[in-house]
Amino acid sequence: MSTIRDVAKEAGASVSAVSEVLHGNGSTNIRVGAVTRKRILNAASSLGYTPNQIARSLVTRKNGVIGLVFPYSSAFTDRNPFCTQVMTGVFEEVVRRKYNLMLHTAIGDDWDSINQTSLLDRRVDGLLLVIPRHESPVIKQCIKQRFPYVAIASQPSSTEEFVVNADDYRGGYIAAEHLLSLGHTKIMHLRGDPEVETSSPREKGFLDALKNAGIDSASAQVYDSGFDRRNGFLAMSEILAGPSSEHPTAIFAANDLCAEGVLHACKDAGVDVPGDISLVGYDDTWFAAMTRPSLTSIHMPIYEMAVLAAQMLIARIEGEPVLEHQPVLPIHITIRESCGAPPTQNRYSTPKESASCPV
Amino acid sequence: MSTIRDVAKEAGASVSAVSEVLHGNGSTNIRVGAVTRKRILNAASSLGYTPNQIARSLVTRKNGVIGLVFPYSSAFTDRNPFCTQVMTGVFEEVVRRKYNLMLHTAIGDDWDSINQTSLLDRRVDGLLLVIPRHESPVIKQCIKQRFPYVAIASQPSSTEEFVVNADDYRGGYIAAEHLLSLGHTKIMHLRGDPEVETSSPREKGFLDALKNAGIDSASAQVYDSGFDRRNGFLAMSEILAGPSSEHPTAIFAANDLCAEGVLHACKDAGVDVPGDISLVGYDDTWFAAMTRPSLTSIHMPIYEMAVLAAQMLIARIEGEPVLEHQPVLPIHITIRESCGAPPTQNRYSTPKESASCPV
DNA sequence: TGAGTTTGATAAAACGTTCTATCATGATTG
DNA sequence: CAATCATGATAGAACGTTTTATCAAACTCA
Repeated sequence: MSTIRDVAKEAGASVSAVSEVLHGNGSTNIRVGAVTRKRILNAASSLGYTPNQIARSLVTRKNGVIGLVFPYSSAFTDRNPFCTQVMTGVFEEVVRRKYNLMLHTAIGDDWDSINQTSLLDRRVDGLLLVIPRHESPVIKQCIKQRFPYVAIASQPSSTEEFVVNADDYRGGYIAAEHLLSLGHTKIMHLRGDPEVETSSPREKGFLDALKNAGIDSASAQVYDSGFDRRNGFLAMSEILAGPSSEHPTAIFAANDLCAEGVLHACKDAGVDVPGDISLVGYDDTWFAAMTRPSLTSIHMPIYEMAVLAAQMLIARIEGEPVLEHQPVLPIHITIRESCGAPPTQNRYSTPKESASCPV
Repeated sequence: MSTIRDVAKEAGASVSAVSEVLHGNGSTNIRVGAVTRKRILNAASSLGYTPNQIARSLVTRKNGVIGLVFPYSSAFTDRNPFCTQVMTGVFEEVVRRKYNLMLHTAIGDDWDSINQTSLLDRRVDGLLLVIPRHESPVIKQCIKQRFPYVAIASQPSSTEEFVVNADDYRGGYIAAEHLLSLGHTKIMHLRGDPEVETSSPREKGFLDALKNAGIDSASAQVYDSGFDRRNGFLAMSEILAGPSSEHPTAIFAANDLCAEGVLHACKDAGVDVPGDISLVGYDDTWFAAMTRPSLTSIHMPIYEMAVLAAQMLIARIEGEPVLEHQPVLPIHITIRESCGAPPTQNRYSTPKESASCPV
């Protein structure tokens, strides 16, 4: 590996000149004449010189790397299109701005684990935190050390924090609104995990919409499922195992994956979607279009959130002003096949015996 | 940010001693007594010292970072569970070995793009290449520079190369075998992209199985679809638009995503799977279990391949011996709902008019 | 003509580590 | 008792860059 010194020697120029010509942006007072410049360029290419970024980073205190931290949780895996979509958005923006992306998982949202695996030992210029826990120690540390970070989908505990959100309240609201407009009154919400912060505003929006429609809260049940298929399947199986008179006519699921589990449970029980029960998913990832029936789903602008978060972070890193610390992106509903009017009477016959959960 | 010098001063010890106590492994001849050691530890924690990895890397010529390079192609996106599964496998192994993971996309498999975005400027200790093109310039450069790399799913052009593969020939073979055993003779293979190397052994295995069963190659058609849903949908729609007497009774699709497109096209055309047509997918990612009907699929040990590749790479980096340069992992078939016996006669009625492609 | 300015260039001090020499001191040994 | 060895410690040279400070020559212009 040839160094900048080798190039300098080969070109008969000084190290400073080589540095300026090869990587400089003209902001220093180092001036290089046209002939020397050409000699340097030639020498560099003939030696096959590639700069050592580590050495550059050491002096410039800038790495051109940002870290992406996913929570380590069963709900956030490679099986959840939410995660992969966040990653894609972040990655594309990062590449666009000529940064590199370093991946990390926060085991138990543990600051120390991040520190130990050395994300914060000045190897990254900033951190992107996906769904950090409320009052996360990682965020606290970042604030304390004045380390650039931006959170994605998290309830900020102060106006100082940098966090990109979707309008989850409205997401819950329009989910209910849609089902109400189809005539449903017995609507159940599978909430996901109460530990995940974004669940609460959704639930609130959902309940508010029902209240505004004059539905008493007794018929608006909220069920703590998790976020994955299995959770949806188990929750729905349990619901369907109860007396059929008490079954909801519509389900608002925690996300698309969970909704697929619901779909599966319905199929196993001989319950038709949307004939007997209507179903609304959340996230509206590519996956929502693939189920049978395809899912009507609340569209979260996941990609856009990821891109915006990356933009904000890079702006912070580069010292550009960040106008909005806590942007909230709009949400809408994507209508597909899984919703219809509630059944008039004589719903499905007898449920089958419970089947085993797939996967 | 406090440096090692600050700690040394605070502890009244030398920089060398601090270095040894805080990061050393006892391999140097620097010895530190118990009392000094304690003082150093105290000083470090009271100053909140975190080592600067960049500076360490500069001298040790080791970063603790490995780079993961995905091909930039429509077939390899966040929508393809294959990719996300590779990532998960790699990530988990990398974390296990206390490395960090840096992400990169090779735009057009272009060495320069990788170089430019600075993956190879000594920021990573090695490279993991997912499905590199045949005779990829990236691999050539790695070999030339003696830079540690391991490829995942690629036909090696020499025995020197490091590459982890699944037994794709056998994958194609058992796909055909399974369909043959069910009684099918008119089997069609959607090959994916001939540019992707792993397609060829699969095709060969597939054709060999048919040949061994005494099926003439005329009835074994191979169709160049791509690897995504849309491709599968379009290919199958086209096939179904032809005279129904010529329709195959079974399809061996390029991967699960493509198979789902096939499923969709069949549904639109009123063709029942597996009643009228049997369908075998490839990869057997989580996604294969989610379609309706669920997909019988050739199981690629994607996760295991990724883990093994990461292990091999880290072994190379750490100078451990790598016993097998080109391991080939076994493959099996996972039976689900999408295959059955060929229809006896009177197949489906008339196909519907072609519907628009979803997504 | 001489003071100032522009142009082209360089040496050398950082940056925060690791690690090779090197040096005391005191203990052990023949 | 001298020679050797073990222990505890340090100074300072790398690592490969950037960048500040400095300089000499060649212009400009009143």
